[in-house]
Order: sequence, then structure tokens, then C-alpha cells
Amino acid sequence: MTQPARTAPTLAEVAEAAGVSRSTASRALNDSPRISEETKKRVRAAAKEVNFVPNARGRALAVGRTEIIAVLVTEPLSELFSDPTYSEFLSGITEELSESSYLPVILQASSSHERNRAREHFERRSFDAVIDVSPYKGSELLEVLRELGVPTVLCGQLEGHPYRDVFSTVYSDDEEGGRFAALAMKDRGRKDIVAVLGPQDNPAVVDRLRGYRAILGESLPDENVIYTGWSSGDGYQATRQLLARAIHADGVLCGSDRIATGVIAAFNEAGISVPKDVSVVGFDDHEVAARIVPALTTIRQPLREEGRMAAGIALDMINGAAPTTTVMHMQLVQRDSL
Amino acid sequence: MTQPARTAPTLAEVAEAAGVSRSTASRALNDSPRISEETKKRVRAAAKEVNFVPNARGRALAVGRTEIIAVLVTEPLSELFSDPTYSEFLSGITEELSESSYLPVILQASSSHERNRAREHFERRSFDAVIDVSPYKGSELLEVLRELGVPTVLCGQLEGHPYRDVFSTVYSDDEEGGRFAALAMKDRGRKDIVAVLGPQDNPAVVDRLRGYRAILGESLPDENVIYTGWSSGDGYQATRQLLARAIHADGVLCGSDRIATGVIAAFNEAGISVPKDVSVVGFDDHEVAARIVPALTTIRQPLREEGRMAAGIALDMINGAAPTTTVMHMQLVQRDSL
DNA sequence: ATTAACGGTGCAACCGGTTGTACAACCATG
DNA sequence: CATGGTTGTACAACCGGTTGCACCGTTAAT
Repeated sequence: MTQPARTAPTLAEVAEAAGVSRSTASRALNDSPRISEETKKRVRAAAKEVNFVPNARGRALAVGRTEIIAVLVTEPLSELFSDPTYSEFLSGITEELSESSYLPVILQASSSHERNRAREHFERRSFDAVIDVSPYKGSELLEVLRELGVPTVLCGQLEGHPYRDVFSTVYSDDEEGGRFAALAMKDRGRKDIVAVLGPQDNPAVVDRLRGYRAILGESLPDENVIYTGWSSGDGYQATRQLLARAIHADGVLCGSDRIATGVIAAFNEAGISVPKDVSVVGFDDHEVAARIVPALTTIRQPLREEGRMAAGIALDMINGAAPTTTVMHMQLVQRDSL
Repeated sequence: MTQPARTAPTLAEVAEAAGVSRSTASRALNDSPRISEETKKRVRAAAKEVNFVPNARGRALAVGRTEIIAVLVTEPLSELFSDPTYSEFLSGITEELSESSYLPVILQASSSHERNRAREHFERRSFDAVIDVSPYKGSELLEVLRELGVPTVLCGQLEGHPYRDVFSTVYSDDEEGGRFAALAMKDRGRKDIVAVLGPQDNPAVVDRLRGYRAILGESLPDENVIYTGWSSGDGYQATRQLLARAIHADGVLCGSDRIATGVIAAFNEAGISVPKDVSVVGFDDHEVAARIVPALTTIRQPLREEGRMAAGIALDMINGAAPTTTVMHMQLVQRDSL
């Protein structure tokens, strides 16, 4: 077919082909009201003819934007994406940006090498905005972004971090989610409740527990709170140990749906019926939640909407909007495990 | 501390501060031999003083490069990264680029929306090169890249695809890996061998099987070849079915280490000893391989090196090198399961 | 003393777009 | 017919760097 076009057509060529000046060609292609319909048509035809696409570098220099937004990930990617819920979040971002001309790219910055490169490109202004997916760590980069004044959106709740009025923040209300889960247990009449959470140092875990306690108070003593990992296996192990310790429980609040699947599996194995003997509530509304038996009652975290929101705010900030803080609401999804 | 610097310092300011012209300042910062040591010192000091970092947009326009390399992912990210081995590959890329000034970014292009955005930015020349991680699909984008003449590296073996002499290719020799695994079985004296592979339509699976057969020939009949998924559960299920069908086997060749863990679990459960009664060989040298009991003998695919190689080739192509095809070699890792 | 060679520097053009402003052509109005 | 207001276009400057080339002041060679 066509030979590989090593040299891309420039605006000048389009202008010449259409018999107008560069400036007119530019305005015509950008649909300026100052150009006549007829000229626009001619220029567009010429552009199509030579297969013209405005060069990003020239355009970026002129308009002061690269139209690229970096999604900053400071953990190893495999850690992040082993939880498929995160791709929901990303989908939200791309969904929101799909109507704009902005392109999201993922920037891994887990090693210090990577962070240095990232820092360099931030300083060079390679990106118009940054969405930080896991702002708990990597504060050095945040500091850089702050100094440079790069529009930045933090996803996650940072307790009293120093950037509140410089960066935007989007997060789901984990405490609210915890309250919803605990409330559901209470309404169901469950009294002896155990919580199988994720890692103790995770901020979301802390908040969710606070939510549980806001409802259950003393009826959820420390010895009934188990910290573990996020996986199904962790839930399984934790439940086995519970049973071994002969702790009576008629309700288990889980830190994630994956944990919940493990918990349910362990109960099944022990001949304990869910939800007849014991109620289980998950967290996340992971895709497996609806598929397991019994279908899992869980707390839905609006990750996709969070992504959309983050991207939307990033665009607003690029256009000069002030930083904002947005709290997304959790939702109880009633299924069969309660 | 310092106020957010909304407006970054330009080269002109540095030049003025150092009392030289812009061109001299530029040359000094780029370490041109035409500038005296003394002037360089002065300029560098001035640059440090005002905290100067060359603006990516201006620089990109002048030198014709953005110094950003896109890592193109055409599958959902969660699918790719649920297998942690892939982050090895990415580490290889960043490792190789860390000595250059290039920044790798991940570009997800699984939806058609995303592909359109990506296409647009390719046309605009937002990236200096592209590394396609899963070039089996998304050939439309490859076509665009070909036409634009963007340096592109494909990771994976594409049987007779039409881009061989336009793009570079890097892949591991799966057939060789298959031979190594089968050879190890043979040397161990195993005769009745079963293969539990991944999906039948996966090119790597096809090649690995070809490698097995190159060594085992007729002693690996079709009825002993099982196609399944990549997960531990798949290996477990497949083995259960084997046992149910009372097929005698003294060796199992697995398509992935995760499959192998499931296989071993099923044998253990059935009271069959690995490696006394039956030998198991995995594939990938996944991080769990060394940790399970018995430690898994497996075929190591040099993913990190593949990543480094891909990035290196991308850099070479940016500098005008011709496309190349690189085959990485597999390696047998001897542990206890054989 | 004249000139060639050379190291160091600055002017100006360039990369490829966008945009403020001047200007020409046209129309309607007084 | 002169005037003023539109409308459509082009010139030129600008974004922020890099780079070819001319120029200057030395020093060394003739």
C-alpha cells in the first residue's frame, strides 16, 4: 500500500494545498468563527487529502498543553491490578476522558529510579495533570507536584495531609460503608459479630472498622477483630482459626469480597450454613460477589464513578478550577448471604 | 515554604542571570564542547539558582522527540497483571530506560474508545516509540504505527505476520522451553506423560506443545494433552479429572507454574507423591515456584531480560536502527518436583 | 607585522503550531 | 461619493527550546 510516511505533513503543506496562509488553515481546522464556511471546506478537504494530523509537539508548545494525563501508581502494578476492582477505576478515568482529547497513561513509580524519571518529566511539564491512585506513599513526588503547581487529584483519604488546599481529593466514604454493613447485621438481628479485615495499616481498613464500631460499639470487642491480607485464602485461614478457637459468631463482616469468599468456603466446609447460621457481608462488590453461592451481600464502592470524577476534576483543574474534595457514597447491595 | 511556582523559569531567565545569550546557556547546559568550562559553571549555577528544568514541550519541538515511550497493552490490565510475571517484564523495561532520559508509560487500549485516543496520539507523535506487549490483537493500531513509521517493538511471536520487516520483535523460544521440559522428563525415565496446557488458541501453548512433541513424539498422544486456563484451579480440576478417568501418568508437563501448583495439590490430596510417583514440571519460574513443597522444577522465561531487550531495541530504533528479531532463550530450573 | 588557526560567544533561523492585529474588500448608510 | 462597519484573510510574533553560521579576540606561525 502506501509507503511508511517517514515525514508527516505539516500545516504549511495543508495551507499551500488549500491556497491559504498557515494562520487561516489553522483557524479553519479549529473551526474559528472568523473563517468563511467555504474556506473551511477547502482547508478541511486539503487536510484530509494529505492526511494531516497536527503535530503534538508543535501544538503543545503553542497551546501550553500536552493533552496527556498521568495516572501515577506508586505501588507495584501487579499488586494493584491483582485486585480487578481497580480496573473499574481506570475504566472510569478513560470513560470520562474519552469525550475530551486527553489521553491517560499509567506511570509506575514504585522504585526510586522510576520516581526520579517521573519527577523529571513532571518538572518538564510532560503531563497536564496527575491522578495519584495511591497517595499514601511517595510524598516526595507530591511535594514536587505541589511546587510545580501541576493540577493533581489524589484518590484516597489522607488524614490531615498537608496538601488539602493544593490538590483535589476523591475518595469513597469507608466509614459510611462500615456503618452500612454493620447496620445490616444489626437489622438482621445478629449479635455476635466478628470482623475479618485487611492489613491493619491500611487507611481504608481503619475507617471501615470505625464505621462498624459506630454502630456496634462494645459488641465488637478487639478480640473479635482480625487483621489479615485481602485474599480469599486469608479469609479461609482466619475462619478456620476462629472455628478452632471455638468462638461463637452469627455474623462476619469482611474487609473485601475476596476475603468473604474464603470465609464462606470455610463455613461450608465446617457444615455451618450461610446465611442460616451465620451472616456474611463483604466489601467492594467485586465481580465474583454475585456469582458465588450464596450470592454475597456486600458494600459497593463506586470505583468507576470515582475514576470518572477524578478525571473530570483533573480536566477542571487544567482549566483553572480550584482544588476540591469529593466524597463518594457507599451503597449496600442486598443479596443472599445476610 | 516556597510558593507554588505557577510559572516555570525559562532558558532566557537563566541566560540573563548568567550574563550570556540563550544559545550559550543552552549549549552550556547540554555540555557542548564549544563552551568554556568557566562559562558552563556560571550557567549551571544560574540554572540551579532559579531551579531551571528545560520545558518538555519546547525541547520536544526543537529536538523532535518527546522522550516518552508507550507500552501498549491491548488486553484489560487486570488480565495482564493478575499474572505477576508480567511486572517482571515491565521492570526490565524501566530498568533499561533508567539510564536514558526516556520515560515509559502504559497505554491501555482494550476498548475501541481507548484505541481511538491512542491512535490519535500516535498520529500526533506524542510518543517516540511503542512497545506492544500483546500484539496478537489490535492490528489496526499496528497498521497505524506502520504507516506513521513510529519505531515499534512487538513482544511475542507472530507467526508470519505482515510486519516482520517494519517492526522489531522480541520473544522467548517457547518451543525450546517445551523441549527442555520434555527432555528433563525423558532423562528422569518418565514414560507416561500428560500435558496440562493453557488455552488452545494461545500461540505460546502451541509452541510449547510442539517442543514437547519434538522430544516425546508418539509417546505424547492427543488424548494426553489437556487444554485449560492458566490458574491453579485449572490445574487442580484437570488432575482430578485425570485421576477420575484412571489415566496412569508418571509425569505431568504444565503450561504454567500456577497450573503446576494445582496439579501438585490434587496429587497430594489423592495420596500420590510428587516427585516419587509422578514428576511435575512447570513453566515461567513464577515466584511461587521456589516456595511450594516440593519446590517446582520449571522452565524459566527470561521476562525481565525480554523487557530490557525490548526497551533497548526501541531506543536503537529511535536512533535510526533497522528492525530486528530477537529470540530469548529458555532455561531449565532444577528443583525438587522432578 | 600580517595572517592563519582556533576557542568562545551571540545572532538569527528553525521546529510546528496558535493568535493578536493590521488590512483589504465588500456592503450599507447618510 | 465619502464614511463606517463587517467580514475574511494574511502578516508576524510567540510558545521555549536547539543549532548553523558569522564574528570576535587570542595566540602562534610565517
